[in-house]
Amino acid sequence: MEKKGGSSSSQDAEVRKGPWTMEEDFILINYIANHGEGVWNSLARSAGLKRTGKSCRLRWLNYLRPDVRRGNITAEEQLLIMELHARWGNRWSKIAKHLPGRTDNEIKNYWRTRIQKHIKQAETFPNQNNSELQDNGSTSNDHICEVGDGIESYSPTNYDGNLEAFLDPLSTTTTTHQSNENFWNDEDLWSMQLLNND
DNA sequence: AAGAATATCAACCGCAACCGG
DNA sequence: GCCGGTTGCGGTTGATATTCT
Repeated sequence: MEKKGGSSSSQDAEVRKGPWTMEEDFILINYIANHGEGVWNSLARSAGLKRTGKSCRLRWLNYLRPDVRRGNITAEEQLLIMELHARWGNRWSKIAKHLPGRTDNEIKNYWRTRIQKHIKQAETFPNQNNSELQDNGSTSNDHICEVGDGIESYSPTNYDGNLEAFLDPLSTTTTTHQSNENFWNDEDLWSMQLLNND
């Protein structure tokens, strides 16, 4: 287990925290390029970084790794996140495995800041759904289009409407939507629509 | 233009599982 | 089986950016 810096040895005092500098990033990238990932604690020491191995690992996995995808979550990804969250709950790392290039941290943040917010709103104002939707529908064609692009008429090239199959091998034989008690309720669907109005 | 409020996201923390000795 | 070190995960925090008034 990790020991907290309760002791005040000279070594502990040298451990850096907080945002990574460009120089630190450079050192870490270079070191991993030359030596591979290995054991993080010794990697941090060998590379000369005054960081914990844990911090190095996190920085590498969430930010520096070459295959990390930056930028906005797409409608396709959003749909997947919501579907997988409905199925697995807060199993962020598990969800992230189905979104190549996305990290569990990123998905977790996305969920908390964007999706959860709307779901809470829907819970707080359950009757707001229809009226607001209707308002949007009746006053703004743009909104209709966006909703359609994101959810209603969304059709990625390799997605034929069968999400189970789209997701993959894992789930082709498993539960149907109807039988899954975690599946979408009205509030979820409402939130999805709200999200795509953003 | 400025200050307040809110949103976003990188990084930290604590815990549990895993692994080798 | 026990112990210490390491890794991975999910929750939370705090700094920064953006939007609102």
